[in-house]
Amino acid sequence: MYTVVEENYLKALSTLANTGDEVSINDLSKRLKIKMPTVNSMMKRFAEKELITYESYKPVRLTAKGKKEAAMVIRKHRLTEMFLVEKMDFNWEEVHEIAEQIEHIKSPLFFEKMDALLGYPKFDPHGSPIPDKNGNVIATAYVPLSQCSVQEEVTLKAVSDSSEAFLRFLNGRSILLGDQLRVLAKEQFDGSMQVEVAGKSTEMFSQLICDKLMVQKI
Amino acid sequence: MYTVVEENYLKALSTLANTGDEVSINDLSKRLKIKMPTVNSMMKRFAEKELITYESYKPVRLTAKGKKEAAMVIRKHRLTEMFLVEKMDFNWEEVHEIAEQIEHIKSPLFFEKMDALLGYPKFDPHGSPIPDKNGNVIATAYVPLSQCSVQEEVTLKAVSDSSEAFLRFLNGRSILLGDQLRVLAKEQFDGSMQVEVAGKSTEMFSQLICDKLMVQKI
DNA sequence: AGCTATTGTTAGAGTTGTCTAACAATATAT
DNA sequence: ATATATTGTTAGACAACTCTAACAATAGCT
Ligand SMILES: [Mn+2]
Ligand SMILES: [Mn+2]
Ligand SMILES: [Mn+2]
Ligand SMILES: [Mn+2]
Repeated sequence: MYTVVEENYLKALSTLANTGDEVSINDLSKRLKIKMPTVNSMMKRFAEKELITYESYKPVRLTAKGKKEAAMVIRKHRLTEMFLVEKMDFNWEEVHEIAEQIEHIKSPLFFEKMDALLGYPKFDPHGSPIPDKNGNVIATAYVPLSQCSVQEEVTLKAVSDSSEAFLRFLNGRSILLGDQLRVLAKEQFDGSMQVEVAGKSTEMFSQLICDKLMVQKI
Repeated sequence: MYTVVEENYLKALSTLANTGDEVSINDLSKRLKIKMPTVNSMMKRFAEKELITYESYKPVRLTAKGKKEAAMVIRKHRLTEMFLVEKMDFNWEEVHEIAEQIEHIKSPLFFEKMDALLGYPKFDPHGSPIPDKNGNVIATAYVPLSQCSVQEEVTLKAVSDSSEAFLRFLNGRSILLGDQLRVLAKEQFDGSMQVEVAGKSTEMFSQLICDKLMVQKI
């Protein structure tokens, strides 16, 4: 059984490992908002527990065991978010912070019940895939909208930022997962885009926004 | 905001204060399964925070503030138990341990949603009253079955032990809250009782059991 | 290649919450 | 009333997790 703190480190490691497997102490430190020396000593303890491989002055790397444990925490987080939205009438912008806490509840039965009541969902309310009980995740081929070219038509499938602030921004423009997006124009200078949303409205998005909108080409 | 540990101490203090207001360090220590010196130093910190009044070598006493804070934790615990039973298909013997964890979730909205979805329940699945948002609790006049005399007819209103083991004992005999109980005989030597349950079966209960069955005289 | 900025490490300290061992005060029993 | 048992306190230690200050290694830049 892992502590709350360990579980949060595991989750951060897994998220940051997405491209390339390697995670620098510095990135971890920034993501967790915990100072580097603290992260460094925790990584040594993680190496002891065989959750990562660690060599001085090199980025760390989750072991198979570490990946599995991280997936289990992510599974609990995403199941919780889905439960809060589907069964407790929460809005998608309200659930991340609560799930951040409930993901640490020690009760396999509790999460099994959630899973069953939800009908074994495959995605959370932000479009991220929910790992199965073995830690396997459905592969998705989403790319950020910022990587799309002019005139491309895509479907909004997920958001890579579940913060209340960002989701309120989308709510304010009635933008939902599943919406069809068409890139009308792209400003080379700052990466901002003019986008037609669901055939209805037209929006200007800064690059920061476009990086957070994960889409699938049609 | 209080820590998980502080909240657990508060809850234990409140439970033990039920008769007489005073709580000994020793009783707290036993209830929490934490050694006396640890409890002692925590009580000094509680006194600093004005949650209790503390004088050397005397039992401690919750302040008004301490009582209020304890009631809020108890409220969250009992709402959670009710939610688990009513909305997540748990049995009454499965919920206490999970509620012991969820009661510490930091999100007023989460518990408000629970309360609303449940229709503002007044009692938890074990018959204990749920404090309201101001910390007020419905007064109940339940007594343990062990205090009843022969031929008395009473209604089972609550259990004072929510452990899985005890509730399984009741499940095995199909005993439910609301059942009518009639005392057929009482053994002076060991305090055991012969009881007719809901006009159907007849059971022998040891004093240990009779102490845990909280009843209301008809 | 050599300077500089960034990243990583070591050392030392603080807080929270736990323990054991030893001692002190209070309560209980003869 | 005195001895004994119980309860409470002090002292000192330890694990987990955090920090700052100082230093070392690596990477990036002329
Ligand atoms: Mn989330
Ligand atoms: Mn978390
Ligand atoms: Mn309970
Ligand atoms: Mn608890």
